[in-house]
Amino acid sequence: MRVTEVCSIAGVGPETLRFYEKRGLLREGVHFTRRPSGVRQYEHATVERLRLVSLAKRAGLTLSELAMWIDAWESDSIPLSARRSFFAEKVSAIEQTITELHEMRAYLSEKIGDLDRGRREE
Amino acid sequence: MRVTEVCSIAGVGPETLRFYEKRGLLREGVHFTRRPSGVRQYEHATVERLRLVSLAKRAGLTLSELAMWIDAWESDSIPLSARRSFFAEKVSAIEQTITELHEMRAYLSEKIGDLDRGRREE
DNA sequence: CTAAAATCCGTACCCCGGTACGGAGTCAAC
DNA sequence: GTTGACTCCGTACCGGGGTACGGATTTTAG
Repeated sequence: MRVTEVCSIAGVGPETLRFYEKRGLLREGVHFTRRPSGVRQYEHATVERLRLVSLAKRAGLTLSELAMWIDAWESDSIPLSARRSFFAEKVSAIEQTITELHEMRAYLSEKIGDLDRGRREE
Repeated sequence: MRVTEVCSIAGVGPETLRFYEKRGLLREGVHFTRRPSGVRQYEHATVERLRLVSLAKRAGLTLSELAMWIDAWESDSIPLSARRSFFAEKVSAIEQTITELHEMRAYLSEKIGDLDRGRREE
């Protein structure tokens, strides 16, 4: 796939793809190859990876974390147990965030209730 | 309360307090006053506000959103219905984020399951 | 009264996640 | 084979959220 094609499907700009390369999220030879001219050719699977990046970002992971994640995912030198604990750690971080969001929602709901009852505080 | 005191309780640096002033989260005459020398004196309630800021940040609100929020909260010129819809909007944004986090967690859990079953993909 | 700690302010710097610019080279279609 | 779109690359810039520096006052403790 060409750049434009990937961009239109993944909903990102061409600059962003190059930016992700710099950050280690997309790697030459793995997620894309080059024509002799230097033009990038993306693997189909790369689109899926970009979707995951997008999801993970919304879930609050940074690009650096994602880069580490990808390393954990692809490297054979990282032992299974380390990968497991990496994922487990992320899951519990996400659960922590979910808890905080519930707290925030409760706080806001309470404030809305206050408004409804015509109470004015502070 | 003095700066250091607020900082140690709220767990932020003095620079951050001044930064929040610039962003409109802390306002002179509302959340702190000045001694004739210019030194700030914080209200006790300000600590609670900082706690809320911290919570809201973790919940994904930006400082600009928080500044608007505070305006909505304190200004009498904003009609009740507008405040209600502002809060309701935030609540639904938070719920959206929670949904995405659940998705992310499911994805990660699935990957952990794959590891456990010794499957190697990609 | 003096010394040490706290505070003031402006300015500069940092990381993050991109976006924009702009000239040169490449590609696809006619 | 020419034209118009696409892509290359480096560099600069943007907004968000702070942090650090550093000289001048102020405040507090002894």
